[in-house]
Amino acid sequence: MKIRLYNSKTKKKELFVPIDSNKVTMYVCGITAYSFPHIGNARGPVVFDVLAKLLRREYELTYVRNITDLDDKIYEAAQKEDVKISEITQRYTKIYQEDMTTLGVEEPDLEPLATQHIQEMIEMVTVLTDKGHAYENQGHVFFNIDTFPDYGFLSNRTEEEQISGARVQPSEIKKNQRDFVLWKPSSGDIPGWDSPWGFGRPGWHLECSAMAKKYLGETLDIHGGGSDLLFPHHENECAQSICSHSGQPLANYWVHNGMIDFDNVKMSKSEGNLLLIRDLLQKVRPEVIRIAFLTTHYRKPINWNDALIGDSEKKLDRLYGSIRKLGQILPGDPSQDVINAISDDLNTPKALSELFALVKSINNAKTDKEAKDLGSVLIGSANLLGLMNQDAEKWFDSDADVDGVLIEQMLKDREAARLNKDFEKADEIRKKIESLGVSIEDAPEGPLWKKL
RNA sequence: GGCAAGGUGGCAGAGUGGUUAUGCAGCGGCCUGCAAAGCCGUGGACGUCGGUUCGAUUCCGAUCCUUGCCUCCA
Repeated sequence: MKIRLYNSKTKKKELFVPIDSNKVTMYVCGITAYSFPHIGNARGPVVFDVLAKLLRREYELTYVRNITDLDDKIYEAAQKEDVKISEITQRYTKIYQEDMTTLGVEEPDLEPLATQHIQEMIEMVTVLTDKGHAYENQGHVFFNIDTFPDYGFLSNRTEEEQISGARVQPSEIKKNQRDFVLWKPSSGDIPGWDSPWGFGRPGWHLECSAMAKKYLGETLDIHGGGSDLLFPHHENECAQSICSHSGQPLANYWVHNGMIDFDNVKMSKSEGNLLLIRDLLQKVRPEVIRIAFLTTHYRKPINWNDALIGDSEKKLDRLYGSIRKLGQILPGDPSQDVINAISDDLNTPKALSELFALVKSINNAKTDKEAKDLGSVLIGSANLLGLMNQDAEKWFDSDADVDGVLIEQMLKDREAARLNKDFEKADEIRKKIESLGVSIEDAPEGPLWKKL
């Protein structure tokens, strides 16, 4: 199986060749645990979940996704509520993990916390200062950009470009205004740790470099994250890691997922248009969110709206509808067409179209056995995308806030009327049932119903 | 201003140098007591202007538009 991935570093789709032909290492930037996760926080995990599933078919994968529990936004949240910092981080980490599970995202192999790797970070800063790549000034330690001529290679920015239009506040204590902070002093209520540069805390980018090295080694096969992290976060990670190592790259393949928009504007805190996963799940089933993500290629923005949700529900209706009358079916080997689509830079829209090709084959099958065999392939293929993990019946019945017993009774009455050819009465009952938000489907085996 | 991505039929969204994407919606038919689901068929597209080519939505150039990023704020 040949996997091709778009590499942000080279801006090209490349054949994926891991360092070790049997093992793959993948590090994905997770969330900062300071508030409820929004759907933008979920897209990356879903995308990399599909990639992980694909890689695990072929390789022994070690997938690390960190949790940032050390950040000024967290301290602000704790102060606001007047609670301990750990209460904030633990609360929102738990909610995040629950939401991811709900969306069918498999747990990564490791989910390390920044606060448990302070020592590793201090060691990395020490190496950088020893090597002359970093300098201390008034309790701060800065990375010295001028010692790393390749700075900007990942995000493709030259020095001039980085300066022009930069929003950075000039600082007296930096040698070069592009230098970024590795360590900064803490005081008052802000947490800190003892270090060679005094009581303080690490800069934002350091944790990923330190934890990636600890768990996966100096050079990763794949480093992932949201496209908004490309600069400066990943650029700075590269600078720190490469300079603290012996010049080895931090990662061979950089994979970035696109953002989520509302009305074509990026969802962000400053826009005030955050859609929380929790709120969305009040009215939309998790699998709908999942397939909505996979409808668009991972590198493109998704414009989130009600039409997308409606379309996604109908897609699942069609997928599950094809196997609904086939009884119990176990997942089989995925279709090669689906594997090929996902292997081509995670072309999930193409993969979905292959799923629908299978649906068509099932609906056209001449025999029950043929249909069941194809259904087995369909489920196995969908599972690779994290879809169709429940019984079809469950999909059509689930969270229908209707009285199932009542519906069944009404259906019996209608069947009786139909047997008597009293179609007027039968239609009357159907109208009643439909007014309850349920549609009927008369199958040879008897009537089926689903929530509208 | 710089860097990057993108502009595809009513909507969403892949892909391709010449042949059906796919899903929803539309239209015609089949099936059905009628529906629903399903099946068969069908219309409709590649921002604009040039160039390369026998032929471009697909390659090249220009242009317009959209979106994202541009450090101690993700």
